[in-house]
Amino acid sequence: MARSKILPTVLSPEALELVAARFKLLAEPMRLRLLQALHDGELNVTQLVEASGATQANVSKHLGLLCDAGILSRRKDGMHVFYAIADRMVFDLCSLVCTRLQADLARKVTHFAPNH
Amino acid sequence: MARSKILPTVLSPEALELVAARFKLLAEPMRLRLLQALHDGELNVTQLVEASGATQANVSKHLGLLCDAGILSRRKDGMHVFYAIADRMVFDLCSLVCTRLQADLARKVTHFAPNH
DNA sequence: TGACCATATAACCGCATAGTTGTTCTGTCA
DNA sequence: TGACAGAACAACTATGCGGTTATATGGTCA
Repeated sequence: MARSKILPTVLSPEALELVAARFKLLAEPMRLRLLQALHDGELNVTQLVEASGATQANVSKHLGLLCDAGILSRRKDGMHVFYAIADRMVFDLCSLVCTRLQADLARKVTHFAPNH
Repeated sequence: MARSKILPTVLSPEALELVAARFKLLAEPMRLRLLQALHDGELNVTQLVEASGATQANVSKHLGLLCDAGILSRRKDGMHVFYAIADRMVFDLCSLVCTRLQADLARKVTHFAPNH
């Protein structure tokens, strides 16, 4: 309502820092693996260690980062801590990227067999 | 059509590396600034240096990375090199993240004045 | 040709961070 | 209570990468 300028939907450097930080969380294969493992429902740390193939300490650290960012939620149950996706928008982001990468690869493949 | 398994749309570790690499490109405020500057049309390197406030060498390096990834396109015109957005999907990604961050912040703000 | 501008590249520095190892903390069970 | 399992944390190492400085490349004009 009180926008002095209309079109310039330009983000401040500070805002860009926040956006970049969000992307940075998704810029790690191991974290993507954990998110993927949690796609269909919550898992505890031990299960995530098995699913990811990483060490317990490493998994725990990644989970902490994702939790702090609000991407994951944590639930304690006895000796176990269960993590779940708290912001399923991450899957939208991954799908967008994935679809584009597939398209790019498909286009490159055709360059090897253009006239057949 | 020839999918042996239906639900397990699980990406291989190699695929996750590619996805992560894509996110990593967007995980840098300076690169986001360059992309933002190019939102409304192509610019040459000198203009991008002015718009971003970074050094020429730094801008050139970031532009090279974005270009190699296919996010930007390059066009030479005499002494100048013009860059343009080649994959506007990056703006979809940024919008998604940005909207979510705004929502999170708005929710936090209400916690400071819950009953007024 | 030589001077100059625009861009790219190379070499280097410093920091952020992923991963490891070892330890701590907490809860469960005997 | 003691022993043990699950999870988090601390300290450390190594590596990737953003930024800078200096230099090279290539195009334009006189």
